[in-house]
Amino acid sequence: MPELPEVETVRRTLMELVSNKEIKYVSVFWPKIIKHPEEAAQFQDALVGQTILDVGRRGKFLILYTDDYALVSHLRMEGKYGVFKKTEPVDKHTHVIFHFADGTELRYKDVRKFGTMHLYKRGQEFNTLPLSQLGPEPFSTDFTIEAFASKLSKTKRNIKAVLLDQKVVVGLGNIYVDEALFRSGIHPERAADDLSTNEIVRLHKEISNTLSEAVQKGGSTIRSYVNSQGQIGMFQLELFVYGRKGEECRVCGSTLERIVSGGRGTVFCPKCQVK
DNA sequence: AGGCATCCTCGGGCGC
DNA sequence: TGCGCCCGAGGATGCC
Repeated sequence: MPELPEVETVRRTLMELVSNKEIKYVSVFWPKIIKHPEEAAQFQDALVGQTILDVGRRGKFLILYTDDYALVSHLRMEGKYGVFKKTEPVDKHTHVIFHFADGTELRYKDVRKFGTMHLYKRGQEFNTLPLSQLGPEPFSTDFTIEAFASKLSKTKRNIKAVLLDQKVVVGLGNIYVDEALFRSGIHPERAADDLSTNEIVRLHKEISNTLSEAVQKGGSTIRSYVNSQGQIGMFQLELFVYGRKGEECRVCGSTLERIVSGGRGTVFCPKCQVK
């Protein structure tokens, strides 16, 4: 599932494929993907004649900038972008197609249909959901230990649930929360307001480290993730705990355990991450 | 404030 | 062994 490293990899690969392409028209086969404007027809009409100028990212959201609009796109679990010649057969899970003037097209595929698209006038995209409530980017100077510690001190929720909350810090999902907690030696069910200063400092560092190493490896391919050029990631080979229930801890050899925490499947080492 | 249902499909696991 | 059914997987949002 695409988290920050996968979305950043998609952003980079997509940028090369679509920048300066002019949209001739847009096809929408599953209108529920389009969350704003309310009617898919308005979404389609607005984009006619627009040229894609840039591809940005905020947390796990991609932002395709055109002359006048910002298209905010979330891939959720299985959303994928790819550029094809219009003569190539269309996969049955293709829900939106951006047809370009040069005869190529950007296709959005999503087996689960969980992904979302919001179209706003440029400059308005950060004033409203889904971007308006997001916390700091983990690689930005806004993500300070002080601000992070302050947020953790205000809740008794377990740390796993807090790290999944995009208001605290953006970009972490189920894979990288489990990895950052393992690397920090923190049990996922610890209460956020119970962490020591040392633990908070370590966790803050491991969040950045884990995400930046994963970006360098092109993300993690667990089930189906590929970037916009169809390439898989390599960080799945570096994972310590995610998806490794019942296997040996790569540090101490203990058997990794799985629990449900924060409503999510959670794998941890009972020896390296004491409660 | 926080926990839970909702969206959606497929693949894996189970039973016969 | 093979088939068919059921359920779990999960990010963000909105509801209670």
